[in-house]
Amino acid sequence: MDESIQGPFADPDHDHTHCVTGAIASAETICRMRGARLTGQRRRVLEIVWKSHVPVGAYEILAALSPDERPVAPPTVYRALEFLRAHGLVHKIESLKAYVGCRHPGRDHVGQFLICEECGDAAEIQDSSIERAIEDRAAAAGFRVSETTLEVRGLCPACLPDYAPQ
Amino acid sequence: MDESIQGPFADPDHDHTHCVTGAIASAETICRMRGARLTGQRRRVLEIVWKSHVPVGAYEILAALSPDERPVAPPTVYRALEFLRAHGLVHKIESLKAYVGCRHPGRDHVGQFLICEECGDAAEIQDSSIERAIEDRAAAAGFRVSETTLEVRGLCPACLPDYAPQ
DNA sequence: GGCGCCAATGCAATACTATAACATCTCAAA
DNA sequence: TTTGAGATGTTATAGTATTGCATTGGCGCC
Repeated sequence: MDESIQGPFADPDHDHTHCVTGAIASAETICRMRGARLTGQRRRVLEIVWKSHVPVGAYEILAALSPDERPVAPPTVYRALEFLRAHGLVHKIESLKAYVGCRHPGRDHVGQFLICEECGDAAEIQDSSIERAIEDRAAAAGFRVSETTLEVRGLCPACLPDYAPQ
Repeated sequence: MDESIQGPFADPDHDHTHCVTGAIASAETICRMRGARLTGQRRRVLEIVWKSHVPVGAYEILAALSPDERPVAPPTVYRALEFLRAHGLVHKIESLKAYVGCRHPGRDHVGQFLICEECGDAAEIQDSSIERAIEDRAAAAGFRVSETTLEVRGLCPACLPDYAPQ
């Protein structure tokens, strides 16, 4: 998770359990501090979203949630996602209609993503130059920003060689 | 349409017929140059999208397209939109699932929007500093950009006073 | 402990967005 | 005029998301 070393994209063979346990732990801390209830359902949804760095659709979550116990209905998933988003624990990637765990939970930030069209990985970045450029342009237009969505599609370092060897 | 004077947001009482006629004219020019056919359906869809600067949903277009003649089915609308997008004549605002006329048709550009949460207007901007900041960050991450979506929500100049008088 | 309250979940139905698959039409070039 | 490819029509269905109401379950208060 140390961006300064490995960049926004996780190494393909990183120990992903660290990502998951870390994410759950921060979620618990954040919810406790806020007096929000990270219930079983919500925690399970968070775990499913964190299964990988590839955004997952709501109905995939639904399917992953159901097999064990009795099947679950859409509102259950959407409500959990709404809660998690409200607390900055997951982001929605609009262009994919899919959800991904937030890499910087708790910190006040906007959602900026580099999304690989090959492997599907969505790397969250938090670039102040981009943010400032947006803020400047908005100010020049007399526009007051409340929320921004930046979704950059392309090819991640791990997938680039497949297209342009060397 | 002169951004240097009025900014990205159109003046609330601008003469919108200019926007429409201009957009249709450019569309015709562009299609002619490319040997693409701007058919009746496609032109009607483009006109509907340009009815205002507020993005419209596909099914709104469907409704607007139907009353006169026989009702039209979804694929008709989506195919027209696909054509118009392919030729850079309209953009899709992912976060709204809605479509809006492109303000800089023909020019190679990315889609950057300031979207007013009050009046719904979506102002297309084309800010090279933002673009460069994104490109730089992507390059630093070893990411090759193919397409970017920037959707900034907030309040436009015309609606701001309603919230913060003076 | 019992009570009352509110948040969370269950549940059924439905709205909204988008695409697949195949038939038919149209128009321009040969 | 033929013909062929692109455009449109048509039906059905897939995929995404929300509404409304009933029920449950935890938690503080008496």
